Amino acid sequence: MTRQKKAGPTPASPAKPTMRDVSRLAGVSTMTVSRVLADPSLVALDTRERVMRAVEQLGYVPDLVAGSLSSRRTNFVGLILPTLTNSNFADTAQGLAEALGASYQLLIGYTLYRGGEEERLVRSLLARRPQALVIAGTLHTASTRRMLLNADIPVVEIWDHPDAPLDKAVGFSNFEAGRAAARHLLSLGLRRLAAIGSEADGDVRDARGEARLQGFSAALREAGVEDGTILRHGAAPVSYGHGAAAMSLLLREWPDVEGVFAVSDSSAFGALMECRRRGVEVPGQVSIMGFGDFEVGRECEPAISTIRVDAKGIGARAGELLRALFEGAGAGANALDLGIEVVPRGTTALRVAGRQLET
Amino acid sequence: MTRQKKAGPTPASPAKPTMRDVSRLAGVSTMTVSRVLADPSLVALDTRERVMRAVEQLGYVPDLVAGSLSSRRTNFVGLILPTLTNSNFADTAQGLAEALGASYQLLIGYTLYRGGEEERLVRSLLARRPQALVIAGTLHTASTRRMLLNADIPVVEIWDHPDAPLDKAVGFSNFEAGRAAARHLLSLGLRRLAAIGSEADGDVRDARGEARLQGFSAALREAGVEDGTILRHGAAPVSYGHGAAAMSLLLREWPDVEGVFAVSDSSAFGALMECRRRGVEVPGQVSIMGFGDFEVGRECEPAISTIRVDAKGIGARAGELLRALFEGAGAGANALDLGIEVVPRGTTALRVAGRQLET
DNA sequence: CTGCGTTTTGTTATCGGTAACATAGTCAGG
DNA sequence: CCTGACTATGTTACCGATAACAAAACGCAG
Repeated sequence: MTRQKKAGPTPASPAKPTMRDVSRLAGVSTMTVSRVLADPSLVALDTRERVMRAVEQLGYVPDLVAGSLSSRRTNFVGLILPTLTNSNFADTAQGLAEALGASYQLLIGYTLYRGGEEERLVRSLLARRPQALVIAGTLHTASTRRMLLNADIPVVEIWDHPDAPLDKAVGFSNFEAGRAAARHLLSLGLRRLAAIGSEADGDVRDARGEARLQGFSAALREAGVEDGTILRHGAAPVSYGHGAAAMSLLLREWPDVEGVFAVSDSSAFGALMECRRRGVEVPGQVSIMGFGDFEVGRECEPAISTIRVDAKGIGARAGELLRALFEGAGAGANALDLGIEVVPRGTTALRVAGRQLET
Repeated sequence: MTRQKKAGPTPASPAKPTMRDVSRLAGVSTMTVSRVLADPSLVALDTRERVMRAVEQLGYVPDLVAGSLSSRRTNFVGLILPTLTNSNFADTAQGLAEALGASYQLLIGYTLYRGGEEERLVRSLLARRPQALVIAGTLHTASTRRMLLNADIPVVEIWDHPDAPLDKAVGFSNFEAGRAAARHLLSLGLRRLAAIGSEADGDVRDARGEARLQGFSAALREAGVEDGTILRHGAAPVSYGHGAAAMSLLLREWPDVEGVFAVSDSSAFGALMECRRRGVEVPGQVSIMGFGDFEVGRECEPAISTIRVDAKGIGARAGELLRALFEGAGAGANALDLGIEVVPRGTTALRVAGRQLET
């Protein structure tokens, strides 16, 4: 039952039917078949039915490769993300796919946080002639920028809020997110504060996580708080295990830390569990703040205070923006800031148990 | 700075360069350019350099749409999954992408567990003329099966272990996974057992989760244990919140349940957190068993006992299989069973605290 | 210097559709 | 019964690459 790639003298399977075959069977020209499939209202009812019967009978599936070449519309949209193994980015992808609708096909590429990978991905996606490109991040090599500008298609930078977008942008300020996290911890009266993130490792770096750390630092400086630590541990992507390891290090170095901001809810969750294993009370002894509003942080106990960003919304808005552009809509704002929201939950709850009320 | 789609009388941007332009600039034929890009060793060194210079100078990016049509190789591989917002499936996608390598582009489609969606997706992916299709699940409509067989490309069914694979299969038996979960709980001496999963809701159903529930039931029957409940709650996909809600219902109906199997680690985690909120001790009062070996279950406290399946491995093996087929390798096994593994962790730890030692 | 196998490059004919324009029919109004 | 505005369908010419075959240039033994 194995199919052979190259059949012998007698072709094993009849060649896949083309529009030509359909047109012959229906007794019409290929253009008529094309019309029936693209816009049936252009074709008389009985002809249309004859064509559809032929399509059915042959099991004809149109060849969009040929169609795209001819019409110069591929209906592809390229999407470049650091990784899909992160619920936030997966949400963005899903949001984008849904907003674009069934007629567009997403071409997804992963950089795995490697800077050099972006250029390769852009080149390889552009070769598929997508009608737009959506890219997480705003850091591009000169040659990447050149390719993007030359491509003459809309480019949407997401998950960030660049001062000077290449073209369009949908996201938020990661710097402000880190700043807001620090302020929230400060507002609770906490002063011995730390942040945990990842370190740059050769080509691998999480620019957005780093921006959040910078924002965190800035807020401490603004508040005149000297007592802060930024712990950069391990390489991106950070996840549960990363948070646990970092928290473990942090507690060893600085046992009386009062508040911790993790650049991602995954990390925050790992940190929380590490505290639990060590008998460190949260929020009793240490308050924890995450980022991203991942489901795990909402559902765990205590629930993790976080900075909410609308991951799915970023994809959805980018998709809507593109659809508008495809339909010829004009400019509109170039950079859309979806903002952030501080979501206080259990891990930074006010400490009413006497022992911790004074600070 | 907005680019216009249709330029006015004078074209705003010079038309994107084609291979023709490169060939003229380099003073060679298009075939030579094509060769330089496809297999440089076929072209003399100085010619090659001249061509490369022209490519650089024009910023030429080859058009794979045209190339695919001509060569009849798209280097696309279609992938159909219920959702990407599930770390297991995201892992599978990543494993597949990595195994296929940079020269193949994945075309991902989501069914969101809707049965009818599969047919639409298969049709729309086949229209892109992929060189192979990878599909989660083994349930297909008659017309889907026909399209798949007609397509004359390898088809790999994953995440299951069908008796009669359509073509190739890489996965494991979900029935056995449920069975193993029940047996593990039974081996701890527990008898009042329950399983939580999702219910079919119109077109939306999780066939693999259901198979695990069936396996669970079967094991109880085999062991002669009457005291079992299968709770089907909510619609797929199940997640943290689902587990919490189901556990809540379960505890209300059956307060003295001793062991719970959740069809997914996400659910199991939600159930665990719900127990924590209610002061129900795990594993003291209730043991919990999940499925999938998600990172959240490994890192939480207590860690969740689970049935491990190698999600990334499924993608990787499917990718390797396809690469072998593309390179003309022959048959090989049609169905690959990657098996399952019971991973006992904290949520089913032996209960040494006197009060629970007898059962 | 000739001949023959290699190496290097070019020519021609598609691949399977769609855009743009051309051409029959159809029908209402005069 | 003719004309003009539609409606329905067909013809022709690509879209931008590559496969397959052809031919020219080169190198070296004899």
